[in-house]
Amino acid sequence: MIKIATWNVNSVKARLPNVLAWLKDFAPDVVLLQEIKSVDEKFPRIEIEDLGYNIETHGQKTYNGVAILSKSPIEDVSRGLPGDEEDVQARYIEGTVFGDVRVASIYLPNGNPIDTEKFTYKLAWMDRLYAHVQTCLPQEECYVFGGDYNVIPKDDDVYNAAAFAKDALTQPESRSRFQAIKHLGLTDALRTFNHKPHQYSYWDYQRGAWQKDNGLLIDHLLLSPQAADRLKGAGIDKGPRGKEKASDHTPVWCELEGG
DNA sequence: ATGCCAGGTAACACCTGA
Repeated sequence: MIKIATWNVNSVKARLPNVLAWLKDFAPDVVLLQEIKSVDEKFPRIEIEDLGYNIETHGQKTYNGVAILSKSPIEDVSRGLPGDEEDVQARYIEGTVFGDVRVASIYLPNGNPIDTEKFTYKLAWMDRLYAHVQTCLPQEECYVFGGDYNVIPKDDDVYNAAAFAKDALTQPESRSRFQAIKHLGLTDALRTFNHKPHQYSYWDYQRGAWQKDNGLLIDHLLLSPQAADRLKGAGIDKGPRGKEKASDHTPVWCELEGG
């Protein structure tokens, strides 16, 4: 069994004790990290390697940054999402783990406020992701596209949809693109096992959002048919969000047969 | 309408996040 998790850690250096404790506790085989907020040279490799992980990063100073951790070697790594050579934001890395599982760590742009170029950038980035997934699927490989999609797929995936009516995370343009990517043939791992509304992966630091369970579901694991055929379980590990010095996101995980 | 919290950078204030 291969346990794969995605986690937006909101700075890997600020979160290092939490990350190490969770890796020991939860013992995932593969982890897709987002918002490491670190250049490659300053990623805390030693501490994580000591727990038995191989590491590949696509870092950036101050903002963004993604990484893959795996107990197996990580092969054929590619950094950046194809389609815009001018894009300097580190939001995408993919590689092969456990011989035949292709994983991608995705940090999709937030896009707020919606009347600015930030929203335009988000939509263009989603169009590029769509095009990339389209090129991946005909290879008929086991693919896991995981990460912080910054999309609330349904009104049931947020504590108060009305409060997010003008938010980039719920706009029809964002949701339709997320749906279109799924409709290429991907399976939402969590929703294969859990159809309950109001399951969250993010809680704002402000206004006591965690204590009041005022959350959002924006971290998703989307599986190719070959991965979905091996899917044995999925869930949200809310443990890390309740700890001291927590990230505002908590890990979402799935388990694939094999390895 | 704004700050509420948190992290990073740089410098003791401002940007970004969702």
